[in-house]
Amino acid sequence: MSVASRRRENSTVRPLSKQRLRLWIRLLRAARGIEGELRERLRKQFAITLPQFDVMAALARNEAGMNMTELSRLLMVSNGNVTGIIDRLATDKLVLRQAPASDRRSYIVRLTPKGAAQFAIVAKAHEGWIDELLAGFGAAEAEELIQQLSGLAAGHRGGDQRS
Amino acid sequence: MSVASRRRENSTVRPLSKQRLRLWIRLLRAARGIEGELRERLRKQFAITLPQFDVMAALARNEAGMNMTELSRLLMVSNGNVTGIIDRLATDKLVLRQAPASDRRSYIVRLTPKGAAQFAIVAKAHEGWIDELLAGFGAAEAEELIQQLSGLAAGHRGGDQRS
DNA sequence: GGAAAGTACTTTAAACCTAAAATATTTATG
DNA sequence: CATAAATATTTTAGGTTTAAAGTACTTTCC
Repeated sequence: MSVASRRRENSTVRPLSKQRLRLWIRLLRAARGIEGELRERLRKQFAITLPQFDVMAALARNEAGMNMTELSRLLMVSNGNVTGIIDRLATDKLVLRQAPASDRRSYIVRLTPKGAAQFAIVAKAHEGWIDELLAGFGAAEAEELIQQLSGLAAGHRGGDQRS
Repeated sequence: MSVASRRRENSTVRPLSKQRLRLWIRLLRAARGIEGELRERLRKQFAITLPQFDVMAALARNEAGMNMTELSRLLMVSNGNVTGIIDRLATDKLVLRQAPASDRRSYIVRLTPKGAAQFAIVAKAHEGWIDELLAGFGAAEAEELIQQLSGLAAGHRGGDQRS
């Protein structure tokens, strides 16, 4: 069987791998565009960085607090990275470190009341921005896409790089 | 009319804005996961960073070369950022800077023959990785998603921050 | 021609980010 | 108990990233 006729068997003129490559470029550009827009608005309107907002959002959702490893895994950033972000938030009294009695290697990071109050305000604006920036997606489209994205390369990012 | 019955009229129990927020989180996590995976493979198998690969990919596609502003806009990264990436690629003799006669403010960046040859090898592997990481998307799904993502917040990122 | 505005790029400072090595602590195992 | 392995975090070094300021050059407009 010739290459040409084998090609003709499936209906894709463009190879699927090229199509997926295009999709990846678009996905990356979309994420970067939205991230950049959010970053700029957070900075100008609330004088906060995007990574700091991300950490506060994670902590707001987990009122009991989180340790550093949980944070790095959830946010898909490297372990050592979280240290600096928490340092800066702690300097601004937006988060605090609590030592649990059981394990002296780790500690729990929580939002302070000041941090929680400030986050509530920023989060409201943030949700509105996302609503605006993703206005092209209706409820059904959004749900479908969420499902597709969930089963992607389940990120083995974050956490310790050693294994 | 009660709130409950109004709720029942459209089919979304969850407000659309919350749905879009969830979509954004998923989109970001997917992009970060794939990016992290690519970064790691590029580093381990080809000793190159992801941003350097991105720049080389842009240059490989534009054989006539690109100037710094075009690069920063295409890659959606800030203007000053590209300088350092090009510096390192130039140190490794993978790209070269060419001064056009017309405008002495700018210059054209091109792949060197060495850079083009090296990129061809890496790009082949890269396409395979994307094919693997986006295996969940078939041809129709990919095409549909590309269309949806195209009409998003058309990134006004990159380029000069002044206006 | 010459000032003013715009454009292209670099530099700087601060934050971010990763990977790897280091430190401290806890758990598992003989 | 003692040692080894695992876990949680920090530190370090190097690259990335942004925003803003700075330099150099070009265009516009009088």
